Amino acid sequence: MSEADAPAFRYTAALANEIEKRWQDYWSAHGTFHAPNPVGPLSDPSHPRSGAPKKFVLDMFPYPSGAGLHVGHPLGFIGTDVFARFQRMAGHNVLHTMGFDAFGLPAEQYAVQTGTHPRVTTEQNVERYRAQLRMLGLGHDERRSVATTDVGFYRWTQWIFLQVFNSWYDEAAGKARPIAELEAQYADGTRATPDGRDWADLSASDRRAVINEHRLAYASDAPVNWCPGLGTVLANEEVTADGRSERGNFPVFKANLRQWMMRITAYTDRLIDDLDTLDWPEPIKMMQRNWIGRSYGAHVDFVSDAGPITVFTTRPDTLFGATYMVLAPEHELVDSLVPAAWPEGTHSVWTGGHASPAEAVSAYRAFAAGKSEVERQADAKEKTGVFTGAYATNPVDGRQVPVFIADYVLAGYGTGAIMAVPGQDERDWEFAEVFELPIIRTVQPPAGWAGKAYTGEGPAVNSGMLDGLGIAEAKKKMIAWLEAEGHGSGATTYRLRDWLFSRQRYWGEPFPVVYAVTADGDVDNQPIPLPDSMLPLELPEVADFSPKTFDPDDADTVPETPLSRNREWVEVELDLGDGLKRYVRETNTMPQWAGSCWYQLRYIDPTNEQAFVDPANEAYWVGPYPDMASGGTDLYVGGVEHAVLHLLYARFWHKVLFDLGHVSSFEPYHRLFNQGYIQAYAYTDDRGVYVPAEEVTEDPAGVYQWHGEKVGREYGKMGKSLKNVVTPDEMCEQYGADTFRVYEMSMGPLEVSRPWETRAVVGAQRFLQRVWRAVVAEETGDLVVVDEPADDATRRLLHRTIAGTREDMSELRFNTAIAKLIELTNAVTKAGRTPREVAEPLVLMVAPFAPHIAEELWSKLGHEGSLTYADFPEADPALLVQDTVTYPVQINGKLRGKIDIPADTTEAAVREAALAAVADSLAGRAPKKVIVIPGRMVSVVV
RNA sequence: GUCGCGGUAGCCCAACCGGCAGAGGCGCGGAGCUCAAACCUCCGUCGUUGCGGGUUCGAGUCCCGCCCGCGACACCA
Repeated sequence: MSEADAPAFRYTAALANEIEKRWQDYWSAHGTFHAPNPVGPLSDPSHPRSGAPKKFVLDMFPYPSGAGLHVGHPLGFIGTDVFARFQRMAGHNVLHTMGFDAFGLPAEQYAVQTGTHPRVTTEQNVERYRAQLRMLGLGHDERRSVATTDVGFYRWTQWIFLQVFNSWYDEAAGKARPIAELEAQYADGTRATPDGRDWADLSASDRRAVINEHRLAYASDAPVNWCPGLGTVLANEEVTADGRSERGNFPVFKANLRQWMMRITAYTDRLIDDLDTLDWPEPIKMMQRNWIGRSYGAHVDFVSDAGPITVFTTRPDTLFGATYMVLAPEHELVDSLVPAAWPEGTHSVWTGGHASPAEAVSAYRAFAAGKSEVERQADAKEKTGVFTGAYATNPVDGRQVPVFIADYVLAGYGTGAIMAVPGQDERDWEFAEVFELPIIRTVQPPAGWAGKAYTGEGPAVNSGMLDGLGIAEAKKKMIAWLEAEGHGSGATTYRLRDWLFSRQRYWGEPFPVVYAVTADGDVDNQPIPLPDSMLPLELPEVADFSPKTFDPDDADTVPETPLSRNREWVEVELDLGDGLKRYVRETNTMPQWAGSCWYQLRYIDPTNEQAFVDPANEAYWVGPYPDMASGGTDLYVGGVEHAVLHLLYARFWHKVLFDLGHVSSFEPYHRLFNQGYIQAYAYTDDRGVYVPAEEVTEDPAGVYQWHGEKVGREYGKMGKSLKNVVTPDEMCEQYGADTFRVYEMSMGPLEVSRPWETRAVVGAQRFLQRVWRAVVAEETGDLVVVDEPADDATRRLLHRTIAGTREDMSELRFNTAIAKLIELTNAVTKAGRTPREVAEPLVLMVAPFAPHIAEELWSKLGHEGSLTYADFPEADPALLVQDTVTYPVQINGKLRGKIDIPADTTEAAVREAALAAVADSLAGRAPKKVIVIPGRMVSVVV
């Protein structure tokens, strides 16, 4: 577009850029978006919103990646900015800022690639992000911006870790309590020590061992997810269903390693139940419920020669149909169950052709262990297993049932053992068919049931005392019987496991933990917390910060922590209250999720040196309110990909902090909103090579061409390798930030993913140009607004627009709000003159979307300073009611006429007028029925 | 396979509690402005609401069955 001969004051990209730069400078010079705290250095009683009702608007903070932003990234950021700006104008004190999730694998991998220290690259990337965000005109309180890598920030991450470490979960009280209260219970004898000795008789190390068993953060030897290709262990949530790392897609192996865990399982019920207090999208709540996986049922003991085998079942009502048992191949009782020889007459399909049970079991274990996760799942349909040679007793009727091992039973869920009820379980049925095991139906299927296992509702049959009962009553009765007879008890199990919290990486928070070194140089493996006074424990410089990675497929490797390479840092002499002694430091670091578990709390009080957040500031910004019992942020916008990672971990930490009295809210994020993604087309030539998307043209026949060559189109992500990246920088340069913002907000609802289309951006620019021209003469730059009143129709449209826009804004329906503003602008444009009573509210309503042009027009309209805290227009209810209504008149559902009639006409009169209007169509037929929907329509039935 | 979300004009999307299928944008066509064009303004264009059935005076909207797309989970006892 040539701008050379454009009028001097046309709203072109060049003018937009000049205005935008000027107002961004103004905002930062005036601290326009500073939100006042109730107390502390960030309080400001003179602020126009000091003490006003608050809104805490939060974005999921980004990794400052080296690649910078493309147009998809800021979608949510712009959405929250629009919302925040609207809420400021609507009278709220709005906290909105942006921090950086700068620890973790991506930042480190980028640093490794470029050979520079992660701190250097991280800080560069953060600066670049800040500049890009500023260019978009986001109204952030920059005083509150933090990066998780700031020493002043991670000092408090470490402090919170110590709070978690120094607490235990009191099941009786249903909450976490300080560990000192547990020690007191041991000391005064209210709680017995595990081996019955007196607390006073235990050594310091033994006491530590007893206490450490209860801590909410603990180190344990357990099977963990070891990823040689990344050189670190991973949490369950970071491993995909097919056993690979979510990041990098490397194979993950189970390995027994000593690692840090977080006792998130103590919070399973609260993490599920408190979802009901949250205003979150239902799919996200469901994903969390599924991930935690609570099931109600019973533990039942089946007696065997090797002792009782405890199974978990959700269907204790079907116990009479349990015809065999299955243990996971790695179940601990398997070895002691296996007899020396097959019992007399053992069915040949049960033995797998092996001469003895021991051989069969070890062969099957080798077979199962040799399968990858992918193969195991692919084979899920075909049941495999082998008889152990042992039998156990079904407690309800004393029947002897064979015990099998099979890989369809998972060691990690329930007790790793099941009672198999083929009549009511599809998997058990399949297994029973393969091994020719008996099948007893204990729930009567409906008449004509042709299927195999029946899992639906029905009366119990073949079940003695349960016969005739429905499933729920039968369960209840069976559990009562099991408990009375001592064969089992009601039980709840969960799929969720404790959270693996340590990583073998350099770029993460060091654990504020040491281990005692004994006189002869041995290291005691009981962790000892550092006192708060020794925080922060800073990351040391190491010569080589690269992770030690391995052949991705080599399971026989062990992780090496980069911090262990700096012996001077690792080996220390400290006085922890009993004189100067030798210790070694923990060399694992925390996972990326640590900082994001609580960063929003630091936004509230970023400069506080005494506490991670002042209670008064916490209570004001995220405390419980009558309409928000959980407390938490008022809005949290981010992608759906964190449904069971960040959002689960952060809720857990927040609840610990709540239990310990450090925060007054029991949930961190009250309202959650998932924004969609901006996607893009990519084009490949006939070799399958990507060609630059911006150079592709579409001919009238709908064929895509690149330099005359026919190319194929695909739809998906925006990325460098796909050659379809569009950056906000380009858009700001070609159209201006305001146009870019309006375009992104008008493309569709915030939660919907949509394709990027650069050529459509011009629509947003035309809209802003019309707004501009409605106020300013393009040739002279003079104000063209007139001080005469608006005509009635325009005034009514204005007030309908105000009412509609207000409603849309609070529901985050920005696309329809913009449509209404465009409609109003088009009406003003058509009228050819702009009364001030329309211009001013229009500018104010446009402001959240296009703040720079709005500020500029607001000052041209004669106002001093920024419109940030100007009142958002209010509609006059009197102007919203129509004085005449157009009723469509239908005959048998078909539109046959219309009537215009005063709005206050009685229903009977409307009926009269309607019948008169369609008299021709009726042609004398008598209406059977006439339905008048007041204000809507008339429907005649003949 | 199970669960969730979605399918409206050439494209992106509106349509409250069931009430005239269209708010807005892109594209396309035409006119005005212009020496001419761009810009701008105005006018116009476009439909089996994924398919089939049901409820209703009336269905994009509610119910049942299917098809397609996206996402999550995937032997969870």
